[in-house]
Amino acid sequence: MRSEDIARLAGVSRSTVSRVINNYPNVPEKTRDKVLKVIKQYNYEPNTWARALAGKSNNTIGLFVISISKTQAPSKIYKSTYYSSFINAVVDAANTSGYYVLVHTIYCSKDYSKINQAFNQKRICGGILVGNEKNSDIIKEITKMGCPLGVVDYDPDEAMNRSNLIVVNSMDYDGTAKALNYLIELGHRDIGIITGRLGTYSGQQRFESYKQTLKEHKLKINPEFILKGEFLKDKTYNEVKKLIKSKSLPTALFACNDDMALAAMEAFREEGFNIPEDISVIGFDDIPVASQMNPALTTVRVPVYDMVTEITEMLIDGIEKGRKKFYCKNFDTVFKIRDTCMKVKE
Amino acid sequence: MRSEDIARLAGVSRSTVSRVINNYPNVPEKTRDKVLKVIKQYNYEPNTWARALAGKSNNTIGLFVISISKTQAPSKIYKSTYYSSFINAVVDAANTSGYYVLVHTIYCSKDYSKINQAFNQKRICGGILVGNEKNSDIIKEITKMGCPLGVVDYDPDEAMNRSNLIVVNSMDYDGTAKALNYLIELGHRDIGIITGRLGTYSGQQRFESYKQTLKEHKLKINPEFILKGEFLKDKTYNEVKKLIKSKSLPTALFACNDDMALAAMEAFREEGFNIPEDISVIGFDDIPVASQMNPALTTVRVPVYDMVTEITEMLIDGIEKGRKKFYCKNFDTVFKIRDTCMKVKE
DNA sequence: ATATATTATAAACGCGTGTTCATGGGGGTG
DNA sequence: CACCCCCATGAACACGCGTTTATAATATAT
Repeated sequence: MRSEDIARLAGVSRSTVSRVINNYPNVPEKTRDKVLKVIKQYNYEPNTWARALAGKSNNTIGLFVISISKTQAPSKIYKSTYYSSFINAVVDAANTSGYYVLVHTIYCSKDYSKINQAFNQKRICGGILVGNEKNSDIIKEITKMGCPLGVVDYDPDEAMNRSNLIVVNSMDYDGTAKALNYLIELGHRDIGIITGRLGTYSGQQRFESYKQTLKEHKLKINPEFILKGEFLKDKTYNEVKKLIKSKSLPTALFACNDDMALAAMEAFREEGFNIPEDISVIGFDDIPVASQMNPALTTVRVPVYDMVTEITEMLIDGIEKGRKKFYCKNFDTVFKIRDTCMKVKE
Repeated sequence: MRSEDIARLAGVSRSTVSRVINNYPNVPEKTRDKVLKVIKQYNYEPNTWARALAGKSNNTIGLFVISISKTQAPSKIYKSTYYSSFINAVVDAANTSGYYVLVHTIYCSKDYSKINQAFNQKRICGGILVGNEKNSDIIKEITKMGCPLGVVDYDPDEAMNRSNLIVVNSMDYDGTAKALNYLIELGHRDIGIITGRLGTYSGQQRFESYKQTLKEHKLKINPEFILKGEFLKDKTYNEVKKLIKSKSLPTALFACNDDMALAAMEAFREEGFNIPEDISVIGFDDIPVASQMNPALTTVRVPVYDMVTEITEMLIDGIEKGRKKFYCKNFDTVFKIRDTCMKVKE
C-alpha cells in the first residue's frame, strides 16, 4: 500500500494525500476527511525510509552501551544488571515522545565504528552513550560531524561548551563522601575501597573522593586496601578472596558499585565472615536487588531513571528544535542506610 | 557524501560504485580497488533509507517487550530484571549477524499498534515478541501480513504450522515438576504456589504442572496456598503478608519466578521467619542475583541466553533465506539446588 | 459581466541507491 | 582483415514520499 494507492482510492492526487498526512493548512475539511477515511480503512502508514529520504526525520535515536572488552564471555554479560536500567529508561522516554530506539552494544572498547556507522548511514538522528571511557575520541568525532549526542557520565570540563553535546552525571564525589563520612562516624579507621573502571569519569570521581575524604580526616590510606574491581563481579570476587588471605583486613569496605559490593559480600560469606559484624560494606547505585539482599545493602542511590529520562528528553527536544547548545546537569545522590554497616568494635 | 561524490572522485560512474559496494562479480580488480580506496578515505557509508527504498534489506529487527498494564509506574518498571536479559541477548545475537535492533516496550497489553506500525512503516524486516498473552491476536495479524516473527513463550499447539512464525520455549512443565518432586522428597506435604500471569503460556504451564504433580502424589491442594503473584514483586509481597496473617501456612512455597521468590523471602524475613528453617522457597528462572542471595536461592534455571540467541539467529536466517516454515524449539531447564530448602520438620 | 484575487489540486522534481538495459571497446577466431 | 562475443561501464529508470511550481476552479470586487 503506497500513497499513490490511497490517492487513487480517494479520488485525489498523491500530493493531496501527502498534504493530509503532514497536516498542511490548505486542504478543505471535506477532502481531508475523504482521504483520512481511506487511510484508516487500509491501515496505511507512510514508508519511513522514503519519508526520511525526502527530508523528514526518521524519529530514531541510537543507544550505545559500551561494555568492557572481550574478556567477558557473551553469555555472562547479561548478568550486569546496571545497564539494563538505562535501556528501559531510554526506551520509555523515547517512546513517549514518539521516537524509536536502536540499541547497540559495544564490547571492544576500542571499536566505536558502529556508532559512526549508524550516524553515517542516517539510521539515527541522535545518540546516547553509556559507559564511555574518558580518553576516547568518539564524542569529539560525533559532535564535530554535527550529530546530537547525549552522554551519561562524562567529565563536564572536557565537555564544556562543545556543541551538539548533552551530559548528565550523578554527583559521585559528593555521594562517596557521604558514604565514607558515615563509616568514619561509626568509628572505622581502616577503610578499603573496591574501585571501578578508573577510565570512566564516575570511576575516577569516586576514587578521588575516597582519597580526599580519608585525607581530610587524617586517616592513612593503606595501598593493600585498594582493590581494583573495574566494576566487575568476577574481578572483585577474586580480589576480595586475595585480600582475605593477606595479613591485615580493613574494618569497612566501600565498593564503587553494588554489583561489586554483592560479589564482595559473597566472597566474605564463603570465608566465614559475617556482615556487618565482621566487616561493614557499602555499595553504589542502589540497583533493584540491593534492598532485597540479606542483610539489605547500605548504598548510595543514583537516580538513574531520572538522569536517563532527562537526557533522552533533552536530546529529542534538541533534535526537534535544532538546538546545538551544550547542556549539562548533575543529579544528587541519596545515601541509603540499610543493614550492612556497624559501629566498629573497640 | 553520496555515492555520486565517490564516483566522481574515483573517476567512474555511480553504477560502478554501487557494483563495488554490493560485491558484483563483473568489476575488475583495478577498478574495485580504486573505488574502495576513495570509499575508505572519505568514510563513506550508503544511506540506509535509500538503500532500503531501492529494495535492499535494512538489516533491522524489532524487539517488542510486552510489560504488564499501566498499574506499574514507569519508574518502577526497570526494576524487573527479567526482561533485561532478553534485550541483551537479542542485541548480541543480532549485532553479531550485522543486524540492528529496535527496542520497543509496550505497557498497555491491549495496544499492539506499535508493532504493526513498525512493520507497516518498513522500519523492521522481522520482529521478536516477549511477554505475549495467549489470547492476543497480534501474532496471527503479523504473520498473516507475511512478516517474520519470533515469539518467546508461546503455546506450540496454537502456533503449529503457522508460516512466518518461530517459537522458543523453556520446558516449564517439566521444570516445575522437578522442583516439586524435590520438595516432596524432602517430606513437604503442604506446598504453596505463587503463580505468574496465567494468561502467558509459561505462567499457565507452571501452574498446571503444580496441580498435576501434587495430584500424582496424592497431596491435596489447599486453595489458600495458591497466591496470585502475576510475576510481580509488589503483588507477591502483599499476598505473602496476607498469607502469613492467615491461620495456616504451607511448609514450602514454589514461586513461578525468582523475582517473586525474592519478594516472598523479603516478606517472610520481615515477619521473623527464617529461610529455610521455617519455610522452604523455590524460584524459577535463575536470574543473576539468585546465586548471590543469602541464603542462595534454589531455583529452576531457564537458559534464557541460549533461547534468545537461538530465536534471533533463526529469525535472521529465515529473513535472509526467505524461509517461511514454522519452527519451534523447547529448551530444557536445570534444577539448581542451593540453600532455600530444607527437610520438613517431623 | 469582466477582471482579479484566492484557493484547491495536479504535475513534476528531488532525495540516494540498486538494477536493468544499452553501448562501446577489446580480444579472439575464421 | 572482418566478424562475433564477452566484458566493463555508463545512462536511465524505479523505489515511495515531500515539496515546489504551475494550473484550474472558484470566489470576490469592480
